[in-house]
Amino acid sequence: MNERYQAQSIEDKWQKLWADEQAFRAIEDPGKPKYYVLEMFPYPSGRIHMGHVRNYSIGDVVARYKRMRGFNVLHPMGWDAFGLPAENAAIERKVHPEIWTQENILYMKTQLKRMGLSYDWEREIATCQPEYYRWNQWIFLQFYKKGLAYKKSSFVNWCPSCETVLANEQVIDGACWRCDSTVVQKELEQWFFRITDYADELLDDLDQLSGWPEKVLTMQRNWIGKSIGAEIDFPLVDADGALKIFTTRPDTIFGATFISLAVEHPLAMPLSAGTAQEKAVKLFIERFRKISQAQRAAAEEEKEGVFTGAYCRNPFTGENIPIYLANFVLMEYGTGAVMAVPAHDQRDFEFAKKYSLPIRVVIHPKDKQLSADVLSEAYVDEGVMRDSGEFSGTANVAGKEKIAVFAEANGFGKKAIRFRLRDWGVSRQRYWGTPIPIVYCNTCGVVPVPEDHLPVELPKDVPFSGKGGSPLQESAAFNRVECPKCGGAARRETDTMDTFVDSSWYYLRYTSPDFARAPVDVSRGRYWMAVDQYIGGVEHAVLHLLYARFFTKALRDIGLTHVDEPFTNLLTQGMVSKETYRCVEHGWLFPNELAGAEKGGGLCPHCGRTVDKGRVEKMSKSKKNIIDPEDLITAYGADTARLFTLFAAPPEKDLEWSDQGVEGAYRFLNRLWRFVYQHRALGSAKSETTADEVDLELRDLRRAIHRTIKKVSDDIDGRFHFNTAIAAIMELFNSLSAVAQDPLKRAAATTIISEGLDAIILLLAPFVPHVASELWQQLGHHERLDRVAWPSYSEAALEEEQLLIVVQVNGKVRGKMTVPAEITQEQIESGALADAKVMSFCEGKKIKRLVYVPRRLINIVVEG
RNA sequence: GCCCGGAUGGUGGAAUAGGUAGACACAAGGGACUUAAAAUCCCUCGGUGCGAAAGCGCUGUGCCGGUUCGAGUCCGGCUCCGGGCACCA
Repeated sequence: MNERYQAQSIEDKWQKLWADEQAFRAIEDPGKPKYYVLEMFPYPSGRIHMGHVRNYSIGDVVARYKRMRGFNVLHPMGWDAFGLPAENAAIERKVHPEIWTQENILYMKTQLKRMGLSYDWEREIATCQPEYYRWNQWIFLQFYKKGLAYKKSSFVNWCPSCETVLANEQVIDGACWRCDSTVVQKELEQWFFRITDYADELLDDLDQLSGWPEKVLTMQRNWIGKSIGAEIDFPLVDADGALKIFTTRPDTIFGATFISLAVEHPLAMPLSAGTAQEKAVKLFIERFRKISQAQRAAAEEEKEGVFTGAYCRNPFTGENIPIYLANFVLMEYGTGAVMAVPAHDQRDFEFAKKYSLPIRVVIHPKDKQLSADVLSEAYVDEGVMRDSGEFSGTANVAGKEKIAVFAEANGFGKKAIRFRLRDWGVSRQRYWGTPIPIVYCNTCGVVPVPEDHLPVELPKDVPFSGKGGSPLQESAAFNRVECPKCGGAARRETDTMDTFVDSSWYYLRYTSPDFARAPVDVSRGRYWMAVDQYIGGVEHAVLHLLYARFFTKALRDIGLTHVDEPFTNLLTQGMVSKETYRCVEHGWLFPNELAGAEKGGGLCPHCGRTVDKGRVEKMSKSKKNIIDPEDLITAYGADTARLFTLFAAPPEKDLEWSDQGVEGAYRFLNRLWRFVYQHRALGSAKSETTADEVDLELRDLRRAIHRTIKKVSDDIDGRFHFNTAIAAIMELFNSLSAVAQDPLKRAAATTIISEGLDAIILLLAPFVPHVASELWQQLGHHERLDRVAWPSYSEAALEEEQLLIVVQVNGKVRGKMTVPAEITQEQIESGALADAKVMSFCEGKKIKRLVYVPRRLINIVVEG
């Protein structure tokens, strides 16, 4: 054994051994309980970053722990390999996206292997391989057959920089989720997945996801956005037909004094045709139609509208009310037409004030009568219906139902439920994605590619000009095709699928990655699914996690899986952040080594002014506050990198980078190494018999060992408090060192030191597997550490011989007593009352009572 | 505006069930070893007062109030910070 801890050679040794022995291969075994732990797979961008290190370290602790606990663990890794960066690299650097991606995968794989992560690499998948994406196409065809995939023309979110369509979930504050460019509206023919068919189930099943963070559940609930209300027809005056509106407040219908339409509403122009308003309406539509709704909202524009010149009839009051266009009404939600009740909706209130439209109060608070003349804002709380015909006097909450029922009975409306969730647009006008398996025939129209023609492979010889539009359009060989139905001339769909399709079912593929007849081998899927623990960033709370839930349900309905939900437990880890360094004068940011700033005060290389610590922000290239994990591993080893990221903060919190923290983790491993080096011969030694008080201390140490085993087990299992688990191990190590350092005690303690050392190394195994494996071997154990069972503790060994009882007077600590464990309450009470110091606080006061908390504390309650 | 989180030493963070606040680590200060430095080891370390010292008192978990023998933890009312949604009728 080397006296010095040499991470590099130890890590090389064990990584090679694990690989040679296929130590982490997962094989279905019905006789063993399974555990499926999964981290969100990475996009192969080129190099791993600290976020990956954190994500995969957390997952690996769980995987290794569960293995030691006797579970048959599935812990796979793969690549979310389609996507825009590859295509941009092709444009900028003239390298084919496939080559670029393959090279990145190769490099990142060696990086991940250097971290010693216990993956079953036999199950590795890359979504850009035809063996994978053919199943995207196959699933698309099944969806198409069931009507879950359909094509329609609509206004879609268009990112002018990425030159592609975006799903609603991919638009953040009116900007592209990838490049932050402002998203515009564009009318296009697009393929959609009918996720809204599952809206109810996606919402309801959130209740069964007790292993998910409340925050993510709330975000999904809000995103799905279920509203219960009614649809009511308002008959048109001077024209046939009616305007269908949706409202969640049917109880206010007697207060509806006008109607607001979205500028995109199909009746907007026809209604004004021939009226004096025709021209004004046309101008209004032209003005607002260009601006996306996101922009309109972001600008917080004033409510604006224009009268159409037309009227419709309120079916409840019978009066004719004007129809307006309004810039704030959304075409995509409800029916694009809103009954406006200014007294009870703030937007309608502002609109009515601006255009001097009547305001009629029909809901009054229980104890007060409102008047429209003095109303300064809409009254939106509960109350009683007034001036509402036969419904007057009804509580408005009950009135909602009654109005809807009445409308339904009289044939001009019905109860209705609306969702905010829209169908998922999956067409992308880019090359590096899954080709949509559809052919357009001049005679047969839209023809799905037959299943036995799959995969529709991406052509390799396409130009990457960066001009925009799908490069697939440029490939004649790909484009021109015989119609599978009639054999006539046809062309292929040149759009590719959103890459979120790839990641919506990859966890199923891992269960049977080699299966050639379907996306998933149902029987193997039955063994492994669902994912017991899923780990990843919270940024996917509504994107990937919603799509994956939808896919699981849709695939269940075509018989591919038995589960309703893919991920039983979800851990959303925090981001890794670090302070930035900036020039005091200009605010330029510098990497710390350039700024010389970690020493506290470098100089700006450009202007010579001081470089100061800036804000703590998420590690990113643009903030120049990146730590490259590879440098870290080279300098300290993977175990130190893992230990630091796991120890510095609980997994769900943000982790602030600290160079000294890394040093601290490294020092701990060095101390441990030296300790084992000094005590490695202990394995065979036997303790001498000793004096009683030393014995007592050694029994305390043994108790500490068992307590630590219990604590670390509890902290890892379900709680994921890795930081406190590690702290507990450090504490035990400190106690062990203290005893071992005392020459008097050491001779007597050899057995217990060796027992404690074994426990420490077993407990550390999931966190720092290389150094733990090596030390385990050096201590003379022959079985490989990753094959050894997790240590158990005995309840008997936890039992205290002595208790420390805290004595309080009126809730303040005034003394402590060490007493034998079998002591009675009476003895504790009399002991406490006999204590001189305690009594000095009770002097001259009447003792009202004694509160005894068994084995912990006694509180003497005195007067005054 | 609405909905979720959160606020504890110089710093990251502990306190799982209402029961010794500050575990573990980092930083800082002091000491040992060394010709010296690095490394290592030991000690101190919320604030404040008294004391030569051992020690002891008071106070302290964003703010105000409440419940309780006892509150970082529970309840009511705020402030600030982070995140999500946002003209959804």
